[in-house]
Amino acid sequence: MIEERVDEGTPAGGQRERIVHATGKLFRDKGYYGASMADIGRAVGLEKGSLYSHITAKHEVLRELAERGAALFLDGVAPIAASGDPTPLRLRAALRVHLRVVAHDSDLATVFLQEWRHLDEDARCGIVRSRDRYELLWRDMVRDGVRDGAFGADTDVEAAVLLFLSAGNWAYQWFDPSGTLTPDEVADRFSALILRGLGQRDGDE
Amino acid sequence: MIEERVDEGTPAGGQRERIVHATGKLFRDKGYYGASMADIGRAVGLEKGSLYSHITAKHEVLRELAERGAALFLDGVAPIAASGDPTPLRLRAALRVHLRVVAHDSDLATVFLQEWRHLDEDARCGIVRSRDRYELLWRDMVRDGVRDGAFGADTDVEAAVLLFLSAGNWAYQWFDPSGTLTPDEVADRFSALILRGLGQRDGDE
DNA sequence: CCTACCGATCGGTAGG
DNA sequence: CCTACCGATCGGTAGG
Repeated sequence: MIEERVDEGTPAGGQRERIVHATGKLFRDKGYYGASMADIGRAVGLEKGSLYSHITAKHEVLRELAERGAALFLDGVAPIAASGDPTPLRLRAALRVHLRVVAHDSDLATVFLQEWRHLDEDARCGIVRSRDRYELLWRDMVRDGVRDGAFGADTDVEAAVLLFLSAGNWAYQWFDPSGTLTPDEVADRFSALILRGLGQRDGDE
Repeated sequence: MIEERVDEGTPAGGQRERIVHATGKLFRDKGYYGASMADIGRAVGLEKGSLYSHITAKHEVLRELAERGAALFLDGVAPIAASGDPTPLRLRAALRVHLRVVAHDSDLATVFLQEWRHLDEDARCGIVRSRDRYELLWRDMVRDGVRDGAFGADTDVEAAVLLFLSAGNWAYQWFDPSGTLTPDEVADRFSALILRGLGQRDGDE
């Protein structure tokens, strides 16, 4: 779906890809309404009118970027969730993948987490569905952990899921790829804390 | 600072307050660039030109809203941090206050957490300083917990602070004031998980 | 892919 | 507080 293809009338797919990529960075840095078509053109060395040989509308690029972001998170975590590994290992690996996306594809992550609200009704519903499916992957993992005894029977599943996702999602606001900590290191520190909180029973089991 | 005052030349302070309040809601719902002066005027029943009898510029209202949001968090948590209560209790109380602001003043919280990036250089620096001071309140509390023995000596202070703040900040994206859980209940569930993770030593002490 | 342009809207001001 | 307006810019299109 993201692979290159050459349509009649449109130049080589590479140029379109350059435009979409530059647009993602601008949406991340200035927001959807803050980034103008003129800005996007400038970023790729074209006049704004020329962009419409490659894209159909500004909001279509937003939709495409949001869907790509959703796919990165979903396709990254789904195989981990489905693997037979022990639940705490799966959760740790999932948080690693999540933070890698936030760190290395911060433009797509930001559009998926932030700018999606500027989508029109239809596209927004699609993104919401993706978010729900993604959240379900996490919830099922935590539930598995309760069922297989890794976590206490009194575990607050909802709070745990929200804590994992909050830690992962908020990172787009502060994570610095040029900082001292790698995404994996950050993920492991969060995981250690949360898993330690989950692993301890309350004494009634 | 937020109390009503009547300046010469400006009509009763109540009208200005109505405008600022409505603007906060619009910035939260549509973003700074997504909300136009015409939108704001419509929300308070004025023509957009009339708004300038009460405000000087759109970006000045953004600055004011961001500063009000910062004050809510800082003034709410500072006395808790300074109280002599046991560290875990202070952290739990602080997270309650944080989530109350997110829940009951979601417009100010969203502007402070989200829309501040559209501020001009000067104002943005002021907000960054507020964020730093706020983060320091939390860091000092966690450090206190390590020093007084409530948390293990091997505690990952940075990760713990970020986990508290991530849980609190991300809530503006999902918390539903009309939902079943109150802000305090959400805060307590998060606190229980995180504090349990912090309270457990690693066996080398 | 550019030039030139479309109607609409932007934040903000003047003048009353 | 409104009317009328400012220059600038918006997303997008036509025509070549």
